[in-house]
Amino acid sequence: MATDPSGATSPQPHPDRPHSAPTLAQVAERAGVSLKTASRAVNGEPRVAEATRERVLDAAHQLGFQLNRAASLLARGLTSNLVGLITGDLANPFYSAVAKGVEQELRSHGMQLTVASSDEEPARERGLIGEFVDRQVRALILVSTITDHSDLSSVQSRGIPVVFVDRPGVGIDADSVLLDNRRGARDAVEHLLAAGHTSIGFIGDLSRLDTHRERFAGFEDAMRAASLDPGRWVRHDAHDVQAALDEARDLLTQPDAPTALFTSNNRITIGALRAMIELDAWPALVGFDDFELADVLGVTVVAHDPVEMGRTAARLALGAMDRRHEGPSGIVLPTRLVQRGSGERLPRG
Amino acid sequence: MATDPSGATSPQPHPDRPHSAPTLAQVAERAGVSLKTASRAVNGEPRVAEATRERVLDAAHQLGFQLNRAASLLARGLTSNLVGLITGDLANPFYSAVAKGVEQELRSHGMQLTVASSDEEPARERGLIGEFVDRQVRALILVSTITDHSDLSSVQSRGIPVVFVDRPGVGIDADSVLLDNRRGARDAVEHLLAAGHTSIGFIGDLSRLDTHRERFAGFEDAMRAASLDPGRWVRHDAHDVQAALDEARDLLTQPDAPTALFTSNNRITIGALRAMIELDAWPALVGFDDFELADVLGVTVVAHDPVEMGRTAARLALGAMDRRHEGPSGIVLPTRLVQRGSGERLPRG
DNA sequence: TTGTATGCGTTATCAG
DNA sequence: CTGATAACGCATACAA
Repeated sequence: MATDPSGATSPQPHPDRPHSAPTLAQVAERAGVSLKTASRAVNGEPRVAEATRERVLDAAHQLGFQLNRAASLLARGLTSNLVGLITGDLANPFYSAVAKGVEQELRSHGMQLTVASSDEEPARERGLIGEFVDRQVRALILVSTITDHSDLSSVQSRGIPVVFVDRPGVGIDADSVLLDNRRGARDAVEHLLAAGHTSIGFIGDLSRLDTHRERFAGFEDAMRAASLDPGRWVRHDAHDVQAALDEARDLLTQPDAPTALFTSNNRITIGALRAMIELDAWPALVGFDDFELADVLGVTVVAHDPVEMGRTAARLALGAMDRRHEGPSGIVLPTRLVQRGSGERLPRG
Repeated sequence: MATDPSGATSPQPHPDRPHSAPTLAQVAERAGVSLKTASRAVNGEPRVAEATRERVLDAAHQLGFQLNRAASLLARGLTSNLVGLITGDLANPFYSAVAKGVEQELRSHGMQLTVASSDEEPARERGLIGEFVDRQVRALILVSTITDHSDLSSVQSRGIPVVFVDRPGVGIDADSVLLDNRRGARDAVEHLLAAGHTSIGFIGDLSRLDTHRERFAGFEDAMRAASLDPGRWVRHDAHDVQAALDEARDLLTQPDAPTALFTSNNRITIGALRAMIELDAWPALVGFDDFELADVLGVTVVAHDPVEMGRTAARLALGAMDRRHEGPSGIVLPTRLVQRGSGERLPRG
């Protein structure tokens, strides 16, 4: 019956287990209780005598016991307590702010955040999603660069909720938390129009992104409402600071350069700013997204709260993990125009 | 007895298992092979007939099979493939750059990054370390705000390597990747001295942090070498932008205000910058850490590569997870002075 | 090349 | 309140 021929108690579990940690069984034995009782005590379950509990906890402490998460999850039929977040680039302050919000909310609910960067490459994002699913995250939060998410429904049907942040899911029914992009952009342009500008340029991010298209639509709304041609000074697909700088430089050195610029995100605003400094040309400027030092530089922006976006997304994910899908919710967060000078410059300064 | 009135085979495993995923056993049955063979095929092990493998893979695909990580780890005696990173604040660009580097390196080695923020609070950091250990990360990477790490040796003895980034471990023998803080600070101050400044102020972060103390030591080195009193305009413990702003304002409004400032990190530099703008006072300025728009603002800095720091730290962690401790290695990364104007202003502008 | 039996550490069932 | 025993899903001897 006994596995051990000698009388001594020596488990001798696996040949080359890295650091064989003490098990609950050992704790139980030391405390002189059964496995289940030890389990109860360790997990703080109610039906345990106070004395017993203390004895177990003592033994656990002495042995340096630590619950084996994998075994615990397995026994409970769960898989992990990880939530995956994929953004374009963790080093971009917008994304890292979102990540911070997600992490805060998740942690306060006993979940862990694991992150990855897609570098805004759809193929890479797909790969990462696959990896995360393989590793059995409980939920997936995406700032997605993919333009069609219909194949992600297989992820959902695996019981893994998907939450879209900043950019909506396309061809899929899923939770999302977005900004009121169109409205924010319209506000910005109307602000420029109110200052008397009639020639307003637009520099935008990757045109395949919904966020971009919405902001452009807002730009168009405002221009059209003012009976102006929205298509005159428009540049798309400036997807990093350098590209934005190039576009801005080009725009501002035209013979009929616009007197004002609306830039569609923080990277682009910064690129445009660099061009303006380089050329010493100072059109009015309003940028989407706030950024550090924008106040110092006097840049008027369409601000919002990325940390709150992250928190909200995490809340949606947590909700979807429990209650079975009571129809996805799309949350839209507001933006607000923050005037700092650059957006208030007049047409002929 | 049977929960299923019909005679069909229905396992009915757990009452409320979220989404009972197909198991390897089911795959094996469908493919008409044994569990072990299925396991081999799925894991890409060598000893399987090509035809069998295909049959298994087919079945797996049809069932939407997915390996249960928890079970797999448990059976192998492993615990997780997570590496934990704790920094002060994910939203701080320095930390998020480090995180990016860590993530890159980890992912390319099949590991996953999980993150948390300590808010620079030692107690919170301790709590997070405990959580991470509980959740059995394979390694811990810390930008630590704790001043004594001797109790972390229990983490190491559990087989979890600890790697310190940016700030060294105290009272513990562990891997670390640091900057040459003292040297970088000395370079900065010597640069100011070379421009003819004799009254140079210092504004530093939390003085309990080694990083801070080293940078201050570098400041002192340079001042002493120039036979100047280093203690005249020194402010410690400015641990956020606002505090730095306050200290800088105070310093610059003294009757004998210094003609130059050395600020010990990116937050402080930005705070000082704000004070300078507010007061329209323009002492020479050199800051430790580069930051976005520093070039636009013409700020001379002691630059380094935080992404590379992260990568290096991850490499150390990965190394320590394999080879059993061949003595911890302390890596020191260089800094370089980047002149952009603010550090080149002369004593009497 | 394939299959059988057994164990990984925990939790759940259900009877004491 | 406590305890024996059977899962959980997979991987590893060791045979066949």
